[in-house]
Amino acid sequence: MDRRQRKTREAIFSAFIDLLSKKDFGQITVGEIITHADVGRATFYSHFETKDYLLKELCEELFCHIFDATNNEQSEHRHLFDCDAPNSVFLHLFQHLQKNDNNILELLSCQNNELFLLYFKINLQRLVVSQLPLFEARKSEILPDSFWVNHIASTFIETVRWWIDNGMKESSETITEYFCLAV
Amino acid sequence: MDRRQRKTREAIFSAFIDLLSKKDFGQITVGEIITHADVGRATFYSHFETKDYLLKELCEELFCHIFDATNNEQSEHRHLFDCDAPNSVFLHLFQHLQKNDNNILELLSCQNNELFLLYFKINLQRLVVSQLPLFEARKSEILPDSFWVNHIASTFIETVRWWIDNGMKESSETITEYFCLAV
DNA sequence: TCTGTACTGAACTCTTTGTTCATTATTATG
DNA sequence: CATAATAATGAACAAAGAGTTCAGTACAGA
Repeated sequence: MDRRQRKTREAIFSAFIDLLSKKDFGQITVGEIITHADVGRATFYSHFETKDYLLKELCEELFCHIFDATNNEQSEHRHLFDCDAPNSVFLHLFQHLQKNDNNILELLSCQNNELFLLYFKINLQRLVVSQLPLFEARKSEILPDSFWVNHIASTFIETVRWWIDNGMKESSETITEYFCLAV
Repeated sequence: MDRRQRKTREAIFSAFIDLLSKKDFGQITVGEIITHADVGRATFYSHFETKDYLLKELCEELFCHIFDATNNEQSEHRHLFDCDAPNSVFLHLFQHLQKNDNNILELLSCQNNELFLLYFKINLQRLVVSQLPLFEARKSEILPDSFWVNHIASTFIETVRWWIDNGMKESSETITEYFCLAV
């Protein structure tokens, strides 16, 4: 990829994330993005079809990052999905979020970001599905798989959102405990 | 309230709900609404400040309806929040939703309706809070109240969304069972 | 150095939003 | 029933944003 392309792309992403931390996705205009990124209007549209695609691609970059990390860690251990285990993959995810790489927290807490949450959920569900047998057997027997997977992923997301809304005062260990108890 | 006002208001609501069942909130324009409702542009704006306020007021009407009903039923019984009780208030809510009064299901399942889900959650949380002591003691002791309330309300919403997405094949009793087991 | 390609910026069309206002129709009320 | 108040109309308007076009410029990579 041309260095120019990489630079423009990064400038746009950076400006976009910056704006997302200040206002809702729906209120951000292409005009604002290109002003902040200091690129021409035509340049923006040569990189991204619409504002939605920009969000989509940003999501993909971020999730690729965060979920690849957990996948790599996962291969080193067993039973990472056992909530009670101190090395639970969920603990790793919470820890990763706490570091707030790439301002992912802003994206999770702001309004009008359904698309982002959807991507988050899809990635989470993939993770959950791959390890479903390790979850509590009693519930797994009665609840349909898709319900169960959706519930676990949703609870994770809601836990993170609660954590953020309450100022992230709890340690990642405590949050993992809450999550495991709730689910 | 003037009969003319009531009529236009209803025409706009009706057209809006109709459009919501066909496309996302964000993609609906004021122009479409007034065409469907067959009212003048100026009339729309004399009733609703913006499209968002229209959604807000629609939400309030719908929730006032659905939650008032459960509140009235509630006063006739005790321990309605006991998930295992056959007359659980949640069962009543699921039954009410199954009837799909006012096309509330479309609103719950469509994209870009965060505002609607927010209202739903706020109303649910109020309901949950008022009966919190009736929930499982073990979890209530460890989890902070706000986390616990948020979790129950979120799980309810996610259960409904899963139900809708899967064609609502399950009976309201079965869904109540799933919900109670999950939470 | 040279070729291809990315960026520029300005102008342009189109869509949508939200406002204004004089005119018309309908209502509630005395 | 008559009337004063008020709601609806529709057409025109300004402003803002989306997305496109294109000739000209700058830069990367070979």
